[in-house]
Amino acid sequence: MDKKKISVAVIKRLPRYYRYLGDLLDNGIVRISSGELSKRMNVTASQIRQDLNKFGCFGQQGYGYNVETLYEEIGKILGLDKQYQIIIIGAGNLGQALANYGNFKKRGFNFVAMFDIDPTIIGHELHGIKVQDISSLDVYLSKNDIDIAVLSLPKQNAAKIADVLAKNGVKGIWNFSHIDLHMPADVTVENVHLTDSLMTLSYKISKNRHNYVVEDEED
Amino acid sequence: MDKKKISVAVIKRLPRYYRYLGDLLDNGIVRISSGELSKRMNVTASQIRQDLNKFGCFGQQGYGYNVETLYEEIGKILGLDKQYQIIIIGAGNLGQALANYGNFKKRGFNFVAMFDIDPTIIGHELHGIKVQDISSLDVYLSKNDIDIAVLSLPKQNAAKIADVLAKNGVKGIWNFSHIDLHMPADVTVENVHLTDSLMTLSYKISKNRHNYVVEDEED
DNA sequence: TAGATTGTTAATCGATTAACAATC
DNA sequence: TAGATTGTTAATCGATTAACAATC
Repeated sequence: MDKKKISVAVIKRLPRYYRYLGDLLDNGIVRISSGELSKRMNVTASQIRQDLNKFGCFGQQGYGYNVETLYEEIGKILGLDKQYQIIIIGAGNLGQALANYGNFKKRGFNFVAMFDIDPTIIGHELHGIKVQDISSLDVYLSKNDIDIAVLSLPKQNAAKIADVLAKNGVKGIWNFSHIDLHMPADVTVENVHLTDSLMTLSYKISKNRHNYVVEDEED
Repeated sequence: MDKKKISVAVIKRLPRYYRYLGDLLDNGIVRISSGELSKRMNVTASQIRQDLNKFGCFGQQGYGYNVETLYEEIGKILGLDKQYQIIIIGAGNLGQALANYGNFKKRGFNFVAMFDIDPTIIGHELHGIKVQDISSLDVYLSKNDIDIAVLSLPKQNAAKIADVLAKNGVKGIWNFSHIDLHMPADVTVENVHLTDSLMTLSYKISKNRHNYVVEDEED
């Protein structure tokens, strides 16, 4: 199989293309050129064409790109044509926020179970999902085919739980715990380190007190 | 003033250095060399030294870096020596999760008010913070000195609210709404697009179905 | 002093941008 | 056909890595 190397930078831009194309589609716009899209997104047309051509030839000379086709193609590249079964480890506010976010379900991300350590919420339903005892996690995983696990629990327990997930065939971990997980190659980790994000913001706010500047960024 | 240009890539690595140094400090480790730190963090020693030297000479030849000093210096660079007054716009699960996250308060991020549009929660206290009517936002901002606003509200209302924030002197916006905000240069936006993050994860999980590979990443 | 390790310059690598032939 | 715009190669730019003199 002839695999092309795709950089992380390119992958991270795909959801943004997807969002802009979705907006165009909602506004009934049928075709778009890389030049016009570049103006709207504030990136270079060259970058758009280079990025897209990593995955295929979706455009047509003299015409541009069909919005609907390109939207669907990027959706397929992102794996949005598939359904994902997701469990949430840690039923606190953050876990609940994710379980309750309707847009995920629309895109094929199905939150099917929550787990927690707190006996006062175990057995209760939160946003239509029953909270189960964390100690029953491995039994649950052996009986259910789970693709993704959300780690929205204190970092002290994250590594141990991640090992249980990996051993039971979970493919992806959406990690909100403030810790670096070391997983086998067949388990993918996507980190959302909110603390890091807030620190980056405070850096940028306080940059005028320093002797250096920050470059602009669109992300 | 002689301002050095710092790339976004460098800035985004600083919180991770800060975290590892904090862990070393907790473990009573007094000094660390770039070589030893590079092994633990899985980055090159050269990158660590290059990154740090953008901000100053914190090390000593033949010795390495004093963990406590370096930890404090990076904290200062990140602006963690300052206090920040933060308000939350949108008191849903996500807003509550952030208001309730104790580690932010420890670092000088003080959540002082929440705003929402929902009359059934306005006037109530959530996690010790009173929820106020969103229509009173500009009056509140004129009376209080707010540094950062969290946008954890539906994207339909985000741009309008962001304008109110900018007009009233808010310096930073921590944007969880799935929209690109176009702000004046003196307002800094830090985006947390959870949908994009989840799509990146689904891309990586489904990569084996594609004819391309993803490079490894430590972040 | 000898060994270790930084700070920094130079080399390499990769990503972005520019240019343009191909073609719709 | 003429004009527009892609796909793709070449040029540029910036970030990462390597190397080493300075020095603790």
